[in-house]
Amino acid sequence: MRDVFTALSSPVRREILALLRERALTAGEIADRIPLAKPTLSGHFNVLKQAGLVSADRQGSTITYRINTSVVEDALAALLRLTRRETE
Amino acid sequence: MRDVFTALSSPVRREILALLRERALTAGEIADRIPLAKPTLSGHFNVLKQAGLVSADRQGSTITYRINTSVVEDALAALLRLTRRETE
DNA sequence: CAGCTATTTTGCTGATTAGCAAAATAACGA
DNA sequence: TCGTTATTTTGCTAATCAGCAAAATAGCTG
Repeated sequence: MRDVFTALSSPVRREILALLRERALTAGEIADRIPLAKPTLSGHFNVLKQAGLVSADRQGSTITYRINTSVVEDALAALLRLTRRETE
Repeated sequence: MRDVFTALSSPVRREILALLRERALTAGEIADRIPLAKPTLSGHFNVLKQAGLVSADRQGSTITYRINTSVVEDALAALLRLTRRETE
């Protein structure tokens, strides 16, 4: 499982997550909204998937991605611990 | 100002922040706790400083680093927005 | 100023990353 | 099976990054 923070460090990947926050989208719909080649985006999808930040499911020839909110919340909790002085 | 998430993506830098959460430390004290060469750590301090995550001040020949909690909280708020559907 | 301590900057190498075009894979319908 | 659409994988290049040793800088003390 790739590090969640590494996955979040890319502006492109945060943009993908921001789009998915509104609703689940297919790879093609995401490609319509972000001006990068599809193979490039596909690589980003892989990073997000490995980090557990999104899940993918195929319907026929299209693949729909959705954000995995609980993993974002875990990252959030880790950051929150950096602001508090008590034991983790 | 370097991206906060890029700065947070390194485990070494998150470890530095975790140490600084307890109390402000000099560069040497951090080097005593993390098994990396001082020049390597100095590079990490620079990244954290550029991201605004820590501030440094020199007392004589020693430099003390302290965590800038408010910037960590800004990153936290950005992550929080990824989990909520309403407008930012 | 000379020597000492704390820390950074420089310069290098090897590893990782982001981007793309081209090729491959998967599913569908005629 | 052939062609079309959706998407990924492969293979490449240029750029960035992490680590270190050596050199440079900053401040202190005698």
